[in-house]
Amino acid sequence: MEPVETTSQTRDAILAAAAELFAVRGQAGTTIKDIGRAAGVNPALIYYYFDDKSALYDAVLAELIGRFPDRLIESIDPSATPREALAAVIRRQAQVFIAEPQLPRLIVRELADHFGDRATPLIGEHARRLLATVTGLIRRGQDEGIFRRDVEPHHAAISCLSQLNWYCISSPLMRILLHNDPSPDKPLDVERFAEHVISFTLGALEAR
Amino acid sequence: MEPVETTSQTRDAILAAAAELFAVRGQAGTTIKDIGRAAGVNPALIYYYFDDKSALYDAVLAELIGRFPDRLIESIDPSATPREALAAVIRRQAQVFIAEPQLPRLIVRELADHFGDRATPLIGEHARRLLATVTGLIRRGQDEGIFRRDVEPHHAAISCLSQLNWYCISSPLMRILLHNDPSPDKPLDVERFAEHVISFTLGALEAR
DNA sequence: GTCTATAGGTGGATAGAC
DNA sequence: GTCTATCCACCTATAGAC
Repeated sequence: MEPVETTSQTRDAILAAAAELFAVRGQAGTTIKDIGRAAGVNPALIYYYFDDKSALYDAVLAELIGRFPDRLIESIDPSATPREALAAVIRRQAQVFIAEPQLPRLIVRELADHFGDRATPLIGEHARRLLATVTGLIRRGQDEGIFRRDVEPHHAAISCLSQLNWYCISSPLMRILLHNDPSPDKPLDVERFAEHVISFTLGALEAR
Repeated sequence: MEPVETTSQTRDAILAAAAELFAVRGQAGTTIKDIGRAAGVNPALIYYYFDDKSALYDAVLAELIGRFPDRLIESIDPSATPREALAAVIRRQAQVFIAEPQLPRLIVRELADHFGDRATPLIGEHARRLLATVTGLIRRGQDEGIFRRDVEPHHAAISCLSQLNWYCISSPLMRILLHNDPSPDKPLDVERFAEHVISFTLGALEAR
């Protein structure tokens, strides 16, 4: 009875396997055959669902990174105070990173890949809205007198969002430092670090 | 009269070109021919100076990333207060990133590449010392009563070091956000952001 | 130390059967 | 929609002349 089958198990399997491999090895370091093997599908089949490797990569980005800023922005209750709203954004950031562990790596790879030349229009537009939203929250807090006025809102927004991302990216190093043990048997507590980021950020921002 | 010619202009040119290309396109995305062309040397000559592409990559990491933590640690005056020492580390971080613009990208690529499995012994050992040093500074400030005691020193060290790195990596996005202009005609002011990081971090840390 | 030539392998992508 | 077979471009690495 479905009018058009818009989703496909095979397509989803390809996307999931590609996201994992692109995150771990990068776009250039991942082969079509790798993706086919990881997805359990014939490599040639990938070209039935996607134009080429580059289009598959773009689809992965659109699927994961594209939605990321919106998920953070959605976490904000319009009636919340700036303090509460910032905490909500950071907690949501942690939730998303826990649910999609490859996301932080995809984000930094994309930033590193499209550094100088052309920042992807996709990620550029979304990230811009996210940063603008967080900047707006900080500015509102300054207007209401609860945040100190001698911090530049754009800079503070970067400081706010950078910490969790960096923590998740550098988790192998953190494991060595925190547990004295590089093996992943004891996973990092992302939610606990998120609470640290909240108190650290609000501590830096609040007027005294 | 030199006993052994330990340096070589050609070798240095290869290393410099490789560092630039590895940072911009990643290891897998960079070919030996690219490096040869950028360095102005015959591609086959690269195999005279380095065993293979992987060894060249390791040499680039050792040259740039390996020295990075030491350069930050060296910036600390033993007689400085924890506040002064933290500020010195962050300022040095900015200086190094300005002098070696490809360094932030190399660092995040290396982190992303060796995520789960084997963190490079090289970068692992050095990064560990850097993080341990910064953690020690924060702990000393807490002991002296100038830093609040309800922050976890390891977490605070991550927060401290992550901000500038993230800023330099995401500078294309920052340009869009700050200047409303993705073109690199107006470069980012890394030193100004470093001063923000210092006041943000010390604001978060100081006891009240 | 530097170059030419090339071997040997792999990856992206397509044609076409089923 | 899925699979087999394969083409072609390109890349790493080496052999060997100079």
